[in-house]
Amino acid sequence: MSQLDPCGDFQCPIQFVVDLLGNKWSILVLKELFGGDSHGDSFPKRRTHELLKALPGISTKTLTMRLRELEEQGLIKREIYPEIPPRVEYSLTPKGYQIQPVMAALHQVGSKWLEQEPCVCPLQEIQPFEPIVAGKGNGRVADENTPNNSPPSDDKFDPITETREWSAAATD
Amino acid sequence: MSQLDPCGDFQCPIQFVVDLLGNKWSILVLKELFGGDSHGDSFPKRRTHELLKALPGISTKTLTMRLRELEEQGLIKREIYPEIPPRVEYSLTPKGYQIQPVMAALHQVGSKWLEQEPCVCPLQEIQPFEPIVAGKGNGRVADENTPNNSPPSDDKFDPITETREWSAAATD
DNA sequence: CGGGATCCGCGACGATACTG
DNA sequence: CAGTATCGTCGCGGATCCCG
Repeated sequence: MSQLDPCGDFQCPIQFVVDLLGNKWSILVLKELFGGDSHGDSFPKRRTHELLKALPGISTKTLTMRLRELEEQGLIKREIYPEIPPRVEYSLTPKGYQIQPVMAALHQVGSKWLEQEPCVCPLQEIQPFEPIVAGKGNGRVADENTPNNSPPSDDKFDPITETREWSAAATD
Repeated sequence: MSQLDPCGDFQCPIQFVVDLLGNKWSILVLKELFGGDSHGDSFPKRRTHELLKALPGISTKTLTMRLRELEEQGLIKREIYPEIPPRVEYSLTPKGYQIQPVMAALHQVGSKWLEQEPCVCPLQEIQPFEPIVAGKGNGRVADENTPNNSPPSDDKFDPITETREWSAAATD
């Protein structure tokens, strides 16, 4: 049991978040707001066109929709500068910043999985490569018969190296 | 730089995970496999119809698709029992278990947000956004300095040490 | 000129019916 | 009971047009 919503809307916290940010772009948009590529600095305000080029594949329509949703949920702030070349800047709110642990966890797992990626590059059949991070040269994912199907202790969870280093995908 | 993919497929770890699990149901399916409601025990094997009723709104088609994807990605294991009433059980693999930190973070944030939820129930008292920023600035992510941007002063971030307590989503 | 709203087409998903 | 096939709906990308 977690929280009893007086409205009778019992819900799993995870489901709640997924319901809010589980669509195709919300997390990525927030990620950019966490420091997409200017991770050398604090949390940046991003302009619309910046987000558009930082998120290859997103359309202006969808971007706007996500931005509106996130704003409505209080996760981001939208600032309009009544200048002649219109300028709109988006930034995280304190509430939006609260997903930092999620971002950190995603980054951690993503990094781990990227290492394990077999790399489907046709040019090089690729072998278990273990370049960047030394200490875990797994090189293969769980196949049919994985050695350990039992619960925990597969890997240790690093208390989230937090900070914002997850902007490795500098879109610029 | 983080990971240099020899295929030239540079990618943000977060984007990578979102790309894998960013669809409508993957995370929720995995959540169920983490212990949807039988969190008192270890990670359960779940049968198809269990997942179907544990995930209200999902269709059999989509469930199957997600399950196949997750299996292909090595996150879950599929066991077929050649019995007359067909039985198939799904369970986490070690790799699948690696998203535990993500689940924990989602649960943490979700719980926090659920508390802050104004509760749109007309019968109940509405609680406006309570400024969590009181005085617990324990210097988290952007504590290097706080530039012009007023980095959101989050309340407290618990280092996701918990194991699996997020299974508040009782399947019933 | 940048922000974003509208119309169109595609692909993903839900609901249902059907197969083994 | 598990999974597939079909159809209708909706989210979302793409281009275009409008606003300040």
